[in-house]
Amino acid sequence: MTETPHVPDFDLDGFTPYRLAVAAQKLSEQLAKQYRVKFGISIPEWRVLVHLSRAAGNVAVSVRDIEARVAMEKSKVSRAASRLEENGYIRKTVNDTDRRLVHLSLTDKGRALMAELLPLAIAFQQEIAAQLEETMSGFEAGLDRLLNEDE
Amino acid sequence: MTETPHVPDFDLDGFTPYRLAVAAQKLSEQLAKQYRVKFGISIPEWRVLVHLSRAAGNVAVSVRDIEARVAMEKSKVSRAASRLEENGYIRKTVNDTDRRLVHLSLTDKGRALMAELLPLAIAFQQEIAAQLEETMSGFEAGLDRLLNEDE
DNA sequence: CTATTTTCGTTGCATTTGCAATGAGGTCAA
DNA sequence: TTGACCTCATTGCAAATGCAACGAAAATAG
Repeated sequence: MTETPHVPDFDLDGFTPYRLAVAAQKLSEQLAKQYRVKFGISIPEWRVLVHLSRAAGNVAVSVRDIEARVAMEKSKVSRAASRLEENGYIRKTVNDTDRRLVHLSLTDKGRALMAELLPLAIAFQQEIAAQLEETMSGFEAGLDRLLNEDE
Repeated sequence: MTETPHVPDFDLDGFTPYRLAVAAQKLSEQLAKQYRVKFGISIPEWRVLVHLSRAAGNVAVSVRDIEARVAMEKSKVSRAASRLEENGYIRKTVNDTDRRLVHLSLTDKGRALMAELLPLAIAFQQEIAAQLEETMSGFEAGLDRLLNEDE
């Protein structure tokens, strides 16, 4: 005879991975929509651009660097970079020292785009920060721990 | 002449939507991998199952209910439900009162699955809670605000 | 100097996703 | 009752994704 198995009580709303996923999705969507409609830029593309604009000038940035730094699979980075190149926002050149590496850098058009994009992100972040205000410190500390935890 | 546009400084690591996305991805992956290898269940499927096991017995649950409650597009819910039905974990019946609605419910096999799955999730949550410990209250409060904010 | 192994980036392929369109069922007003 | 509108779930399709495989280049071993 088959016993009815005992299914434990479980509260999805109290489940942190779920909560995080929903919160992240919600926040990203709001901003991503702005990028998409105003500039035709996707989230992966946005991440590549941001990283490039930070590393501006001095350091040579490869696909691999971005993969490591920005938490995206290399194929995702690669394809995002290709789209960005097609649209003239970045340049891909072969690294002379190590010819396996692709050196990514912003074009003037790319820099001009970032000059428009970043203020949106900054304003958005300020909104969030204001909303989270007093809880922010605990909140950010919590995220820090999650991110720095070694696997 | 083209001026070099002024690109504002921007710190990706301090950008909350990005931080959230990375944290969420990291947490989900760990658990999702367990579901996948042990039971062949994806995240959308898992969410449907969890919701069904909570609403057990009493209430009739439709695709639309889950869509609203679990932050997934209805097509995603629909397909997850179809896969679950194929594998015998849930049942889909037409609601007699309103024949547009599909009534979803766990089968015995589904309940048995949940009896195995949920303890994993509960243990996982306890681990996370332990790690976050003292920062948890501020952290959860922050998430609460994000989730309850009206668009 | 060759042979093996590793690293880097791209691509092929199967799967998943989001969105819009569809069709079937329900609601409401005239 | 009929017709216009709304709601629910599924599906078609194009695009995005993850993973494995690949070729080219570099590092390492012998």
